[in-house]
Amino acid sequence: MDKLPLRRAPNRKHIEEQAKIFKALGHPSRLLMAEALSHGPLCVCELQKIVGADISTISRHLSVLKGADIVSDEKKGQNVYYSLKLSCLGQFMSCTAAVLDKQAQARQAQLAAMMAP
Amino acid sequence: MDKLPLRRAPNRKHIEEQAKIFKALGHPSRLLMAEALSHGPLCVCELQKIVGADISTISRHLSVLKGADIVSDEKKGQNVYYSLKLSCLGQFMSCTAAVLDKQAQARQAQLAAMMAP
DNA sequence: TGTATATTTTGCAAATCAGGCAAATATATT
DNA sequence: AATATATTTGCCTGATTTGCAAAATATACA
Repeated sequence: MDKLPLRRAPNRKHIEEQAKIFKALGHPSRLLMAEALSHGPLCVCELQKIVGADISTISRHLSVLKGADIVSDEKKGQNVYYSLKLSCLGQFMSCTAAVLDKQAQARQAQLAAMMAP
Repeated sequence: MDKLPLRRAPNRKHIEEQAKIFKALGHPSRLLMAEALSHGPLCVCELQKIVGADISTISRHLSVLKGADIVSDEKKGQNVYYSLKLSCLGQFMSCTAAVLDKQAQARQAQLAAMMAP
């Protein structure tokens, strides 16, 4: 009985699904939208104001996020509201921010070392 | 004194840097390699065995990961060993796996509900 | 020094992506 | 029903990505 694998090895299909998530977030406009949605649902028009691109472009980006199961949408009145499903995004972004910070500081320190004889 | 902003707002440059990380991980082969590296450093030839693509393709993918500051490389003898710098990757992948799982289950339940009158 | 091994770089061709405009849809309002 | 508003989709163009093969580099070893 091979059921309920608590931490299954990363098979191809599994990796592909996850890569799809990363790929969807790998565009500045989409990441910005996801980040904005981490504070609560927003309609397309509000997201457009935040990103500042053509509304059709926004809509297409949202469909990519939806296709990756990162957001869900719900029609409310005349608007469509999007919500973030991937709740752990904020935590991960804090971590990547910290890593980027650390590396920027490392580069800074290296530069400083080169300047001082 | 506006120093040490513990959680600065996501400005454009900041978002772009982070999107670059997501983008680099947004390819099945690259994500697979990063995941493998989360268990420890590996040389290019070992990564090739894991991914199973042309060695030149592997090398290119690795340069993308390196360009996004996700991995570092170190020449040891005749091999080049790559290590994961983004330590929080494993944790995030566990989370995305859980979210994907939950959604698969939800779809499953919905199907079941449709079948039963 | 020559040779084998490991890795990177280069040159393409095919595939995919991004962005905007215009057209189509859907829903609310009058 | 007609109109206005919000959103999605079709289509086109230019840019980027991918993957492999061949050539170039680098390093170990005889």
